[in-house]
Amino acid sequence: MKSSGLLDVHPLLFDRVRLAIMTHLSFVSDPVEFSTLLDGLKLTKGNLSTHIKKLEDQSLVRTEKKFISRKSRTTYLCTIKGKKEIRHYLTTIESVLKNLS
Amino acid sequence: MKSSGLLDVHPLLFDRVRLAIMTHLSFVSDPVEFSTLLDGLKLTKGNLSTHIKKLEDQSLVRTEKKFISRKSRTTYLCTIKGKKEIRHYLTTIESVLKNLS
DNA sequence: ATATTTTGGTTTGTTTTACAAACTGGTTTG
DNA sequence: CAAACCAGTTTGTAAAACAAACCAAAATAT
Repeated sequence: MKSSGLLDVHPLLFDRVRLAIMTHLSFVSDPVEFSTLLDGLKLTKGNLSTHIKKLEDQSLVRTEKKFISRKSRTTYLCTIKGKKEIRHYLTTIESVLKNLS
Repeated sequence: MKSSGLLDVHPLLFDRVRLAIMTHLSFVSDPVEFSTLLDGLKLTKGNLSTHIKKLEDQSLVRTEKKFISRKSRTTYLCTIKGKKEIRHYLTTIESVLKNLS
């Protein structure tokens, strides 16, 4: 039986929450705010925060801090690397599953 | 923004090892022995054992015990439900992939 | 003007999970 | 019959997910 290729997809993406974050960010392609992700994904703040940090540590997500009328507003967006990794993940999974009987 | 649907994929499948087990079992569609999985997936016995148990608890995998010339031989196979969940996983991934920017 | 609530997160503690090592029971081999 | 083997399970540990509590800054109310 041939190798699945599953082992060379980015490990961080093997988590439903992080995968959901990444696909969400990929979808919109605009910077997304914390609270938007929070609502969309139904997580607690702490949980979301740590997941984002992990994604950021691996450069799959980038944090942007801007000021809108004196108010700090941080947003998150999917990096090029992030897009590459998620595409690789999805196509790998797809090809693995497609070959099933 | 619409929901990705990722969140209603069976949680157990969001693990690379279990996904590998499931795809392996789905692929061959014959009952597979413990040692076969062990070699194919490069896991320790304990690790494989617990993953299989989880899959079995959720009825994604079924265990069959037969006796071949006085020797007990247990094999594992993917249940109907297992196939269904995998398929659902696949279609979800596909739709996510399609909408990716 | 200051007290109160709300927003946007981070840090900390607990629970769950993956994993490997050690164990067990039955077989085969020396 | 003892030693080595095979087929798994149980147990202990390290890491990861998660929620609660906390904190700072901005908005709102008094």
